[in-house]
Amino acid sequence: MSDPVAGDQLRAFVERIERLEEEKKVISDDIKDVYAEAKGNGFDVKILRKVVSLRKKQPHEREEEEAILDLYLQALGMGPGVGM
Amino acid sequence: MSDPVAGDQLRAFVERIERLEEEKKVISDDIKDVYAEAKGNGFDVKILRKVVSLRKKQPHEREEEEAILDLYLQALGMGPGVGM
Amino acid sequence: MSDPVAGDQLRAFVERIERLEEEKKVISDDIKDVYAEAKGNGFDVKILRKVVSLRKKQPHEREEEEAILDLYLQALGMGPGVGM
Amino acid sequence: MSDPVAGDQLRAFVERIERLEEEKKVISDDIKDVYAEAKGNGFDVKILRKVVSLRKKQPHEREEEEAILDLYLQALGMGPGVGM
DNA sequence: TCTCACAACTCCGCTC
DNA sequence: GAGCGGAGTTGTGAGA
Repeated sequence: MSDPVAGDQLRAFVERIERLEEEKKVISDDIKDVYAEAKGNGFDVKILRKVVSLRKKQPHEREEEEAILDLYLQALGMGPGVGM
Repeated sequence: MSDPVAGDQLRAFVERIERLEEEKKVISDDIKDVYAEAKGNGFDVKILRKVVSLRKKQPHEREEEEAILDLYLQALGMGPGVGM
Repeated sequence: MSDPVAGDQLRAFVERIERLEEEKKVISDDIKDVYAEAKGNGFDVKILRKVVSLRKKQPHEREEEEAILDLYLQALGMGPGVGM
Repeated sequence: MSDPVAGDQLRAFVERIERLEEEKKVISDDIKDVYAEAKGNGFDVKILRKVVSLRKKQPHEREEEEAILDLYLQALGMGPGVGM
C-alpha cells in the first residue's frame, strides 16, 4: 500500500530464488540417481560418498584432524592407527 | 582377482558426481547473488529467506494434514475417497 | 609437552557423554515399548506416530507464522507489539 | 462416538509417549551441555564426537570399511593410508 | 561465535 | 530371512 513497486520487486526476487532452488533440486536428484546407479553396479554407496568427500578436502586439513584424533585416542589409552 | 574393483567404472561414477556437484554449487552461488542483489535494493535478507522458506513449507503442511485425515478415516474403517 | 591432552579431563567428558547416551537409549526403548503396547491394544502404530508428530509441529508452525508477521511489521517500520 | 473407550486409551498412549519424549529431550540437552563444557575446556567438539562414535563401533566393522575404502582409492590411483 | 537449515547416516517396518 | 524403502536422528556447513 505504501509502495506498490516494492511489492513487485519483492515478488520478482522471490520468484527468481524459487526458480533457482528448483533447478538445484533437480541436480540433487540427479546426484542421488547416480549413486543409485552405482549401487546397482555393485558399488558401496557409503564408501563412494566418502571417496567423493575425501577428494574434496585438502590433504593437510585431513592430516590435522587425524592428528588431533590420535592425540585424543592416545590420551584415552586407545592406540592410534585406528583410522578415521 | 584381476580387477577387484572396476576402476574405470568407479572413476566414471565419481566424475559424474563431481560434475553434478559443481553445477549444484553454481546454482547455490546464483541464489546467494540474488539475495545480495535484493539486499542492495533495500530488502531485508532475513525476511526474504523467511518468506521463501514459508512458501516452501505451506504446501507440505497442507499435504500432511490431508495425510493424517486419511489415516483417521482408515482407522475408522472408512477408506479415503469416501467423501462426506 | 608433559601432557599435550588432558587425559583425565577428556576421559571424564567422554564417560559423562556415554552415560547420558545410555539413559537416552533407555528412554527410546521405553517409547518403543509404549508403541508396541498400543499396537497390542489394536491401535495402528503408523497413525499413532503421525498424531504425536502433528501435535509436536502445530505449536511450532504457529510460532513461525507469528515470527514472519513480526518481521513484516518490522520491515514496514511498525515494531512488534503495536497491535491492530 | 463409536467407542469412547478407544478415545481415552488413545489419549493415554499419546500422553505417555509425549511425556517420555520430553524426558528424552532433557537428556539430549544435557549431552549438548557437556559438549559445550568440553569446548569451554579447550577440547575440539568435532573430534570429541568422533571419539565417542568410534568407541561405539566394533573394531572389525571399522577395519572392513577402511579396507573397502582403500580398494576404491587404489582403483582411482589415490594411494591408501589416507585414513578414514 | 552462534544459530539454523541442509544433507548423511541409522534404524525400523515391510515385502518378496 | 533378507533386501528395500522411509522416517527419525545426528552431524555438518553456511549465514547472521
